Amino acid sequence: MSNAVDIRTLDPVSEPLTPVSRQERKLRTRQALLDTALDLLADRPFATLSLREVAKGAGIVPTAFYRHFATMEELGVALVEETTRTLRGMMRSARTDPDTYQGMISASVATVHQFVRANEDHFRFLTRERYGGGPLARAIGVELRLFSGDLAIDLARFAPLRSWSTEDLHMLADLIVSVMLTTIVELLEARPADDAKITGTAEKRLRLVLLGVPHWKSA
Amino acid sequence: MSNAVDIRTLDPVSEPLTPVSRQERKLRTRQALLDTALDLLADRPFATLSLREVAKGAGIVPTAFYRHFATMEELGVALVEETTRTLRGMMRSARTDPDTYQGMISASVATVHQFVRANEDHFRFLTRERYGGGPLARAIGVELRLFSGDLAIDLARFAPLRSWSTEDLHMLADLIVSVMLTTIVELLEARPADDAKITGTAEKRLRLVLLGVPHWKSA
DNA sequence: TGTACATCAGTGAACGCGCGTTCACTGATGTAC
DNA sequence: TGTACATCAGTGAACGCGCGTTCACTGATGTAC
Repeated sequence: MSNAVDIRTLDPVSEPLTPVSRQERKLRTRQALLDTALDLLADRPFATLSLREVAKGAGIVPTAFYRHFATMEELGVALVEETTRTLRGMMRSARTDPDTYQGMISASVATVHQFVRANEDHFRFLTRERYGGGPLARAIGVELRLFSGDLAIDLARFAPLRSWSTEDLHMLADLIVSVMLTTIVELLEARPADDAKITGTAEKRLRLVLLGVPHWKSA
Repeated sequence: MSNAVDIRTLDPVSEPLTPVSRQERKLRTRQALLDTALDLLADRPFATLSLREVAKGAGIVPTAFYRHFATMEELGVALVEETTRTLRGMMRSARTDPDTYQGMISASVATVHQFVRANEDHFRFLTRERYGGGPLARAIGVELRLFSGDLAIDLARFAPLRSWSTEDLHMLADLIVSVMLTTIVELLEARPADDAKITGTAEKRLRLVLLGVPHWKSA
């Protein structure tokens, strides 16, 4: 939980020389609003958040909220942007190309595992609102489709998949994304003690899917 | 949208002879509350429903709500029960055993398709609240695990899966459930005109998964 | 069959509360000269 | 560098509204005799 405070009061040594521009302080308050919202979203859907409680958590008066966002929905969109940045970071991180399927699988699952545990609130928000209906669900859906499209392109580079049609590659990419999303939800619902079991199952699922690849004949 | 009305006014021919018992009228009002809630849930999460609007939609005064449920959450639980009944109906319906994988796959996908289109509000509720957090998500999670467990038992009867460990069977069942859930969400988000495309992709995904089965070696 | 009483689904007034939004404001930061 | 003015993030009072919940009630249905 991050409350907005006078930074110079908190950190009187390094800050007072550069007294923080008005612009910078505004950005910090904005971030405090986003952080507070994400905190509150740990166990409730976005639609139940009130402007007043988010403002309170960020340490500003309700009416000051409007200096940053015109509506709560606008804040929600900003939250989608922030969290999908994490998602894209994960994608980039996973794009190392080990030679073997097994290496690729366990590396990808490990990356997902690591990113989920390091950014639980981001992934909780994404998976929760993905199916929640409304404009946020649509925005997240768009992002996931981009994600899946990128994955399809990456997959096309693998030898056994060179001959696959674009459509089939997308089918495979969606299937993999679907397995990964299931894994993410399982991680978020479990205690970290069960992580090994969950990632193990995730690897098995991917292994099974990729086992079918050499035998695939479209339609 | 179903408003509670005096049944005898609506249907003066068949009803007045059996003037409907108090118990029966209570059940109808209860059902009107559930129907109203499901209607309102078309585009919003359950947590945003108010007791007052549900009561209003059912044609009763807010305070009469308490004659049927102690809290909105209790109504939510009843809704989970109602909708998972549909889910179990689908499971039963899908349990015809064609001989071939292909027959099994297209029959299952067709069943899912048919049930989703015939009960869109039930499936929308289930997929939406599954990831919404809170007690409803947990209740739905339990139900889905039962579902997956039943599927694992069914799968164990197939010759190529006789030798599989229980754990691997559950892994496969979860994977299939995950593909089906993805398909359900796609159907709910699409216009019915795109149904053929979606079910086609769903069949491909299942076909790919099952292609791997004969080549599976655990861990 | 008729009467007297019990049950209970639904009513309607009232409550205190948190909500989003408006408005005029304050005072520190930023800018022009 | 110093002064006068502009900007604008944050304040605080006020509003009308829908909310969940309480309470005493009504009157049709059900039951005992």
